[in-house]
Amino acid sequence: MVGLARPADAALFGALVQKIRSLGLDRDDELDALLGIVRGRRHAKRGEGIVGRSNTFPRRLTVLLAGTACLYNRREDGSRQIYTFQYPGDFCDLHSYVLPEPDEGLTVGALTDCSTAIIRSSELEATIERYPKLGRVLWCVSMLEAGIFRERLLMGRRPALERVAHLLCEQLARREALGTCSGLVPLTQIDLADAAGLSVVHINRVFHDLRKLGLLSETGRAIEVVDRKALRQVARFDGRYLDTPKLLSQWQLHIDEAPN
Amino acid sequence: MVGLARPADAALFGALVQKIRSLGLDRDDELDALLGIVRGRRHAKRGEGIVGRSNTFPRRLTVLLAGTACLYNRREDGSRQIYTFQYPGDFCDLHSYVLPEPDEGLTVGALTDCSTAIIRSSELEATIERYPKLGRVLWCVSMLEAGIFRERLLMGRRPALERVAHLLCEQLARREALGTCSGLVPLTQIDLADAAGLSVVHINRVFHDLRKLGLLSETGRAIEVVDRKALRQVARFDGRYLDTPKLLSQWQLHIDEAPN
DNA sequence: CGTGCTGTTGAGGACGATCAATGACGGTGG
DNA sequence: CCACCGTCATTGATCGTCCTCAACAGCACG
Repeated sequence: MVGLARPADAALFGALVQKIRSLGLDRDDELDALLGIVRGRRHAKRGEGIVGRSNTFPRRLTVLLAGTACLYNRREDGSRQIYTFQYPGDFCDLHSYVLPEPDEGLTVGALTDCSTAIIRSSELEATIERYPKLGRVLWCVSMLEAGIFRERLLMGRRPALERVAHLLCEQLARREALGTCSGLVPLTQIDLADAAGLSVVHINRVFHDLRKLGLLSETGRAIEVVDRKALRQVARFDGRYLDTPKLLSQWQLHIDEAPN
Repeated sequence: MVGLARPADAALFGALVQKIRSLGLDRDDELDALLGIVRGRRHAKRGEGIVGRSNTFPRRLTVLLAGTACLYNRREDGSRQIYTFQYPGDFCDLHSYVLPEPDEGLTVGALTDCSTAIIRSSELEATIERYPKLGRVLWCVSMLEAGIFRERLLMGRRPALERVAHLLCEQLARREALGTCSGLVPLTQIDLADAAGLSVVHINRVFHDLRKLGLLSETGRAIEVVDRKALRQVARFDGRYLDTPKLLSQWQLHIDEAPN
């Protein structure tokens, strides 16, 4: 078993393992091969950047092991557009991994204290060559991320209440997929404003309403969802776009099938 | 030479060849291998759907050979959110190619009469296995598309005039990359409204202003940009996110380099 | 020569931004 | 232990952008 062989890793890599497994890369040798090349552990304090100059060679892939981060861009006026939040097991800079000239402005920042690790591209490439399925899984992961972007665009015209509710539902769903079942969302209103494309002031008014509706906790600064079902209704949330499709093996099954 | 060997294909596959070449897949044998598996030619009239049920097997990839299409989703209220426009050489459904369970609502529609072709996944997989670089190129193309989504999100908070100007700049830039140098944008105001997330009425007012500013042609219904430079200034357009990065070969060069 | 789609214009209203000020909390250092 | 500070949260007032509704004009199509 993967986790048992290296007990120290079990807690640290737990999310990564779970994520990769859910994507269909579930053979132990494949998993071990991937975990085996996860090397330099790093830490980033809240507010710091995570990925570093992404167009420097040799290239690498960064994995978030603990904490919450976000992928964002700064606007000319200094404001921040957050594209997506990142949780343990997520690849921080997969979006630029295959691009020869990654977007300079695109940044990954730590929203809480974070712990990361890196995978050197030379080793990753070698591993992919040996386990081609790994390459497909990574491609697949990056397409799921693109799906998140599209979903955000789709929400763009909804009223603020629904948009925020939807954003919260997404965070809950993604954290549930990692085994985190509490209703706590480890973000600030500021983060949500920058992700939803709303002013902080207005986010706060939306929060006021969400609390009055009994969807969010009334106590403390932490954001805590207390009625998920109702929240999902308000947001009309359909989490299928997040679906870590249980079986990538479908792939291998159907590829060499039939005509036209 | 690729094009010369099959003169009939030269015009039809021109855009596809150009696009693939610009991505670094420039060896003739690789190109020929790809073109060799482009099979069933189809046509779609303006308003029709292009991709068909995307989760049916055997899977395939659709290439747009001529015309203009768009990737969109319908909202509950029937309105349409256009994520991106597609031009000759674009892969219509690459976004769902690697996903086991593609989003059902995600649709590709013909905005003008279109001509398409398909590549069967079985053949594509075999070709990729023989020319792994092709796999990387396709992954790369799908990441560029994700970059377009992010750019759209980034524009989300800009005033309507800039947003529309930016959208127009993007279309011009993408068409220039295909060798189309006219300022004509083959879209309707309705299409732009659905892409920009604005009401048709307001798009029209923005057009009124853009024309008054001397950026768009005053005559006829067609959308024609007459002052690109000024439009780019208004939009503060930086097309780097579209960059078909000239050399994917950088990749092979740097992968097996160095330490850490 | 209608019929339908696209484009155009006006009027009123709503949602969310901005500006401004204050409150609450946690951490740090005296 | 308390004073201080910075960050985040909260609330009020005003304003602007953009939406909606509605009507009509132009053009292309059969």
